[in-house]
Amino acid sequence: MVGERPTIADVAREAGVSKGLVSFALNDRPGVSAETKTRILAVAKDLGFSPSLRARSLSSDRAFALGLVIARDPEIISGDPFFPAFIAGVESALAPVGQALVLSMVGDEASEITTYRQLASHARVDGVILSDLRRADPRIALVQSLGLKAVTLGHPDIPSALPAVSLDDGPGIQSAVAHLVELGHRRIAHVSGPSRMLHGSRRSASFAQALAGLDLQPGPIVETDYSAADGARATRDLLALADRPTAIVYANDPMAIAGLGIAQRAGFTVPGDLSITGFDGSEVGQYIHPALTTVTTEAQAWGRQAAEALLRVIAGETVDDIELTPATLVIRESSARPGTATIRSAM
Amino acid sequence: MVGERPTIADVAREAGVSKGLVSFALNDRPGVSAETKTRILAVAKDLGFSPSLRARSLSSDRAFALGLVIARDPEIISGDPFFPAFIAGVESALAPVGQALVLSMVGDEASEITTYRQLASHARVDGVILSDLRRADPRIALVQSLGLKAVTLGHPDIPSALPAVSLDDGPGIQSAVAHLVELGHRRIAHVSGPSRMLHGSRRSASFAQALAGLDLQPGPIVETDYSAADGARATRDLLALADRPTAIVYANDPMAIAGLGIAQRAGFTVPGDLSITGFDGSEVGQYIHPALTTVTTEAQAWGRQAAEALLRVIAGETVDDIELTPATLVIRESSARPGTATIRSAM
DNA sequence: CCGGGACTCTATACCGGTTTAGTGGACGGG
DNA sequence: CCCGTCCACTAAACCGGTATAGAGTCCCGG
Repeated sequence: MVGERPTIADVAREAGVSKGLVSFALNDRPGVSAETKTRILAVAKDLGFSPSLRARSLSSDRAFALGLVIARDPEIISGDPFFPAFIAGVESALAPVGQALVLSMVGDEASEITTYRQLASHARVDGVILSDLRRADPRIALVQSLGLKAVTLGHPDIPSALPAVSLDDGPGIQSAVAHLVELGHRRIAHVSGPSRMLHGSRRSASFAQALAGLDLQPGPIVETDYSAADGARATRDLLALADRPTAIVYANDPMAIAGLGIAQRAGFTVPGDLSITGFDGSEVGQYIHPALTTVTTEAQAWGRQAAEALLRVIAGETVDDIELTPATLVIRESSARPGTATIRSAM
Repeated sequence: MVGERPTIADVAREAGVSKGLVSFALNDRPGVSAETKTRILAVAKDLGFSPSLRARSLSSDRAFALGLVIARDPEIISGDPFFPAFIAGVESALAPVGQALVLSMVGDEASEITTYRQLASHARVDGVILSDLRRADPRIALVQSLGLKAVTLGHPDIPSALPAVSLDDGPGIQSAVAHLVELGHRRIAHVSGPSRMLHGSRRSASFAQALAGLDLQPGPIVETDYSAADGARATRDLLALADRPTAIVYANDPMAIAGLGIAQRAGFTVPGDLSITGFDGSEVGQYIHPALTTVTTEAQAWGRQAAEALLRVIAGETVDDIELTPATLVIRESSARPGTATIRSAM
């Protein structure tokens, strides 16, 4: 078993100074002679001293941790490459500064609110990252009433005093549509995320806007909960339409992959009979057949930037909104001129 | 802005008692008259008092949090449905008891060690869940030398004093093999996870054992890092063999889906020319074409049980090893009699 | 030679709980 | 009637840091 951890008092005694001075030395504050400071640091190192986070938390009123609450069905998160990459990015910002990430995954919005309240009332974290913004998101007022610092992922649709760290989906969706139109598609549908979620409705809006900008009829938009199951259902519905679309723009990769399966199952070839584009660039999309044309976002960079911005907010700095490199289209095989023979190499 | 949070001293003053007594009343300890206790609780509720986690942490030497360190490339995690479900399970055990999950995602094993050291030296958590056990896993000795409580996911291959919460992969792999053999397959390959990882090598071992048990020649095993990219590479290699396998058992779903794509791309039909089975039951596997035969594990239950076991360890109880319901096979469309016409409905 | 900064350092209060030693009153037994 | 016990409760130490008031020393200018 490990011996007792040394405390600041041990360092002080060993170095022959008061513990206050040790605290000053360790925190690089003025008022300590260079010589004494060197000695204190040497003793601290010698003793293997590392300050107690708990004591520091209590006396300095900080948690040294950030919170992330994910309110989605785990099954939906499972297929989605976004959060793991995002969290890895957050970590890369937190680890170097000794902060930690407190993660909550909750199923419904009621327990989501409870979770934020608990994080705040226990002062478990110094701030939170608000992801998956919704329409008139109540969390924006909530975190402020709870006194939690926060940043939002994307711009809310209501006035917000919180810095937004945003990655514009629009250009990605628009270039997907432009790409399809250029290939000759005219009936293009969109399988969207929930319209309650801002990224869901914004991707829809970008989709509609892209069509309008190209002087095309508005295409059908089927709303889903982002699950593969719902993506499959939406695809079935679209393929059953009298004037079925020749291309479908999906709001995420799992739905696109499910949609591909459904289309193939229904006897359509992709991209011959139907072109498909995904969103968020899952690794597996590259390897399916046909490889998925998709829109990639830099989720990891987003996580890092969001965490860094939140740390600055917590430190009391005023932080401006941050815009990341917009989503970009990656053209692979699932999109082609309508009627093209399938690229399947043999049968 | 919110007013100052009431402290235990406020409650004490308001109730006309000492703060020690309030502490006793709140923690259900003997030595408080029923009447006084009622009054104290009423006052506490009235004031909206909730004890400061920080103060409690400092004085009672507990963090009220568990740690989970995931040491994998985020890109590999992204496709894998395991962790999101597992974490949701952990959450479901923690939320009711006011504990939190501290999550770290690190890229390499060196920073993994550092992360555990930091969690311990900062006393950030009371215990950790060791996932992705490796051969002669150094973390088992590490956490003990750090004084961290822990449970392992699965049984280590070295002596361990830590309770193991296990879900036996074997039956899943074995029934996959049995299923394929029953269909008439004789040349069956396995695309395994890294042999450094115990689940990787155990799935391989179960695979080999299943073949041996059915008096079949050992099939080729190609080792991967669990990524879709590596699964694709392995599939290409296997299909290039002179006596190429007629079925492949993959160690996870993303690799199986990538393998399916590669096979189709190479001109093979699935399951006509090649049968495929996955592992871990991703949602999207149900919707691809052909739907993926896979092995499902109850990742969420695993998370809950692991967290509950760890909480008991932390509480000082002795905890026995726990066995969960073993993995089971889910037969869908990607496995069939060799040579069967593809189930594709039209071309 | 004295007063006033500047600089270093100490002592101590403080954060908000938990825990322990000890106090005062009621009550029962001898 | 006195003493010992038990019970409900208080006071204060304690966890390990941070922050602040103030003490001591040295140096400078007048």
